[in-house]
Amino acid sequence: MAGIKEIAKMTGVSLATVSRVFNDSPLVSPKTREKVLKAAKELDYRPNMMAAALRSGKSRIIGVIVPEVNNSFFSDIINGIERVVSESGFNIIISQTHELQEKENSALDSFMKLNVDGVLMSISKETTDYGHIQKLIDAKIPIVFFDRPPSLEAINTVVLDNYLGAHIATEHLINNNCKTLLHIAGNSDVGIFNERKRGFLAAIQKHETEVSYQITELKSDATQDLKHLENLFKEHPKIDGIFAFGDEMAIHVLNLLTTLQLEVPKKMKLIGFGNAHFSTLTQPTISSIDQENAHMGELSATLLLQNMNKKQRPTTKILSPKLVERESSKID
Amino acid sequence: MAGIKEIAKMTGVSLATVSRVFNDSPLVSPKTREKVLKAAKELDYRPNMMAAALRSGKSRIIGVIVPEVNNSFFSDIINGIERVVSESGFNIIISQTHELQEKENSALDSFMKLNVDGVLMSISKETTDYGHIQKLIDAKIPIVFFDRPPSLEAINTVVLDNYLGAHIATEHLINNNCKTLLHIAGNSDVGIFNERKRGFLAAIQKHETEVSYQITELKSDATQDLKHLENLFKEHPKIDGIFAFGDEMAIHVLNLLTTLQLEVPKKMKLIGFGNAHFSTLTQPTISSIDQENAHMGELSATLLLQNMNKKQRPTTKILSPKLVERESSKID
DNA sequence: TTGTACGCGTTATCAG
DNA sequence: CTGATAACGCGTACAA
Repeated sequence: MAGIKEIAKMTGVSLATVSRVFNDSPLVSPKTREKVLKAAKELDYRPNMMAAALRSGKSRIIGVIVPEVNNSFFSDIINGIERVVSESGFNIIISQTHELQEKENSALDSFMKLNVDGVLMSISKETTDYGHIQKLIDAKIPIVFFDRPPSLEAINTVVLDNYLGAHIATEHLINNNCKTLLHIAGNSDVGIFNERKRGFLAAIQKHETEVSYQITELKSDATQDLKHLENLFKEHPKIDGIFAFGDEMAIHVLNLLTTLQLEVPKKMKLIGFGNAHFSTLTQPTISSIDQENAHMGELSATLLLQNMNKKQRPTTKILSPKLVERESSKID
Repeated sequence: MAGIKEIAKMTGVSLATVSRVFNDSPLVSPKTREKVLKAAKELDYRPNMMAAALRSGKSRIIGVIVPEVNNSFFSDIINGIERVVSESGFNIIISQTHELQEKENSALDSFMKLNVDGVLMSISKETTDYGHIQKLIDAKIPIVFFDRPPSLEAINTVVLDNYLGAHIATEHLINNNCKTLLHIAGNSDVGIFNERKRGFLAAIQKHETEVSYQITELKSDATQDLKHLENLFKEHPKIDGIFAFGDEMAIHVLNLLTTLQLEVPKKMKLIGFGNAHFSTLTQPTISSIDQENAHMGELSATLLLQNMNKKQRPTTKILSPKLVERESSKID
């Protein structure tokens, strides 16, 4: 392993020229360039990014902040991000917040110390204070938010149209002859879950003459939630269509329905949200709303790279979810 | 945001003294230290890790290489790693190989350019050439391999005892009255799958008077594989216990069995490997072998940190898998 | 206990 | 097109 100094010595050219070669400067003759590159191979040259970063102010590192890596939604996104940025020669450094504001603060702090060139982040559920984000913005570090943007002005965001997704899911149930709908809603403190609820309500309203509905928002205690749902199904036997705010919840509901002998999709139709892998592993398979996870990652990364090259005006990209019909919502 | 220079100016002490404060040098009087720390707060001091890294040769970055982030096994491990290293003030940079040797090479190359202080990796299925790893070793960068170590001498590894896990799973089936066992084996090019097969065979041998068995190794084409299994079940109706090499395969088998009206666990008992989250979401829930994913990550990270502090002699840690009994293998 | 001065490996500026 | 040299921000002998 060698640095540019050794190469300069070996080839007899100056440090500056060697540096120019590796920075694709046009100010170097083809034959010197070749000579340098050859020496680089022989000496197994590896640029020291730390030194380059120090001098240039550019680390070629992009910071990524997600709530959890262990969540197929976010890891799909990471895949998308990686695909794009690695093509441009950047490294990504990933931090998890575990939905904690404190972790989010310290992650951003680390990023600044590391001189990251840009940040991609999805804020945690708990985050209410945006001081740490403001610091980043003040430091002129480009940021793109995905999936869960903060409520700030003039920021770059890539989000899914959750409202539309819920609308599609709900209409799908209605189109498939459901008359009494239930929406199992997620924690309403989370923006995207609220959007889904709004989308559900809008679809209901559009078809208000045809259907009736009900909404239940669950707490975090799973076993109690399921008990609650069981009672709800018993009290309201007319319910024949369920839109769950997420796929994992949909699976739990499916299991509950099976236990209660409420056959899916014969007696009860069910649709989730997120198009998680395991939605294809159940029996019946569960219909869902696909959110093109990897695409969201790619788009965010592309937007960030653009901003890193040249300050753009804040952009918001809204992805359109798509219906994925499976067995759980089939008309028989 | 400020550097040590500004702090020196504000407090009237020298750069060296300020530097000493942040490096916890004992050679600073308490009151100077206090003065410096106070100024640091006021000026919102952020050390420039690039500069520190350049100067000290330590980046405080640890490189992590996994085949896929989008795999709950590896993301659990990442969680474990993060927990440990972040406590020691390190950042992790994650690269995925997507099971490609080429990606693995370039990831390690990036790590060297970035001057990572250590590497944690699980080699990809495709990797056969260890030149890139040797380079790392030559550069004296500490490495710990987890889950899938390369066949090299004198390396640090943290692995699961796959042999034992398979043995436990198989004996569990036998103890629960299975007489004719089937092992659905994974690609035998992958070391851990081979270990599982060996464990299965060993358990069979131990009980050879009581049981008969069969092994089928699947190809990569899922639909064809399932067809093959279906035929197998029809030809061998006596099979009453299945040990699948992984949980996802176990789910597919479960679905197939349900379709074939082979009731689980009444007519057929089933156990997987890996204790994936979705094993708890099926009906019936699927028994499995837990491999303490996060713990493996923690252990690997701890071992790496030890090696970074002081060269140790190569260590191999072997984790013991544990049986997780669920409905799919219950005796009725 | 504190300060001075040099160097880490690279890039940028200027002069040639 | 090429070379000499300063500078990036910090750590650390060495001197005081």
